[in-house]
Amino acid sequence: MTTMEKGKPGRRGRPREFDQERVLDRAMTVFWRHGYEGASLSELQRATGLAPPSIYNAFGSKQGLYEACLDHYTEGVGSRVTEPLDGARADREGMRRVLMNAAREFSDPDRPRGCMISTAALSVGERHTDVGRAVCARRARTLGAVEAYLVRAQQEGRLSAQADTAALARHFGAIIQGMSVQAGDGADRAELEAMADVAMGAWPPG
Amino acid sequence: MTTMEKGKPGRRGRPREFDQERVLDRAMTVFWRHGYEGASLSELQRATGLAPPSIYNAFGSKQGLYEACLDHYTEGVGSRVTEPLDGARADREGMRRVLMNAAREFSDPDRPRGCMISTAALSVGERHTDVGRAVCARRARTLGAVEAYLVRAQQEGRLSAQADTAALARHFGAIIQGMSVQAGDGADRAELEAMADVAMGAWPPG
DNA sequence: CTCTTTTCATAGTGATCACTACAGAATGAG
DNA sequence: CTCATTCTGTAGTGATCACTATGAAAAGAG
Repeated sequence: MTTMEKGKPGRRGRPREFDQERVLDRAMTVFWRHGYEGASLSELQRATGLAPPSIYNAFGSKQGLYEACLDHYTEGVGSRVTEPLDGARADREGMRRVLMNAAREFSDPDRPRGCMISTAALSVGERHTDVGRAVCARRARTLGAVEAYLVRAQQEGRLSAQADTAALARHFGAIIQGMSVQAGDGADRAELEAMADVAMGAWPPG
Repeated sequence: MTTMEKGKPGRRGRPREFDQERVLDRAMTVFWRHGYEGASLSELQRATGLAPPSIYNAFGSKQGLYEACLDHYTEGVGSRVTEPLDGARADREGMRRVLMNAAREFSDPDRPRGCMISTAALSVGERHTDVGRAVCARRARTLGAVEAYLVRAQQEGRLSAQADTAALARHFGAIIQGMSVQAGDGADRAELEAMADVAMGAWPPG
């Protein structure tokens, strides 16, 4: 413990030679396409251009890198899907826009198909149960955001007071998860949008 | 090529010492819980009580055992879910019963949660893309069965002729897939049933 | 009995897994 | 400058992966 005047982000030592955002984007794509267990460290090396020590110095472990990629995904694709939930008014149209956003994002030809979180780490090996819990927690957070939106719609008088907001939230969550599965299986944007339109029929009348 | 009088199931050689059904049941449970990649051969050995040579002699490979387990699942749990699709009349109530069956089966406390096929092998490693395709094909078959049921309902006049049966089938497929995800995340039977009830609101009126 | 066939048990195979020891290189602190 | 610190590249670590070589055991055929 020598003198360490400031707690500032002391730029001591050799500086990093890689762009963290770029690395996260490449690694995210690998995890997105192959899942946590299916993504090998050697493939992550190839994709990021980083040698193992750099990865471990920056992210601690494969799981650390994975969780950083989950955050990166949430901030990017995830926010583009759920953005209507932050709108001024909570109503049927906002919910519909969320589903349409998902249809668009999950079928983007420039990225892996489906959602990186909705259908990730559903069944992992015995040694990686904590990874499953981490992804589960993120799904729960999204489900909570949807339900909060529905409660808000109810309070604003745009959703029937009799509606079961928890069940409705689970329903729309299921649609998003199902769209993720089917996008991965090859469904295109138009098919996902048509499904989303059908799903909106579950929004209670009135 | 010596004399081989009959092509009958010649019971020549040392007989098997294990019960194939029992082995399939145990292996299925392991794959169901941990997925294809997450299930290690050593765990499958422990669960089935079989040594590697017995497994490979009987099923050829890990993938061969996996696909045998998928068939075993389809014949058991799967058929208990989709059984109403074979009913004499195709209508709203039949579709509802499928969802309710799924809610019950996916939350059975005596088995792994969720569906072994609906949400399996969605993102696998580079070396196992054929496993992903095999599971995808089974999901496509189920989706086709649902759509055929809806077409039948339409022909029988119990579903509006204007209804988009393909989109409706995708919708109910998504509900089943979403129930599988959420069951795995801890949703109980009552929650899944409530979600299914909401989803039935997407069945076109008339 | 012998011969062939099939299954079973032991004990491994090379390959790949996630991860790290080590030393050199690049910076700031003093 | 020297020292401490942080990062990078090389070259591995033991562990586990799916899988198999080998030979004995257990059955039918002749």
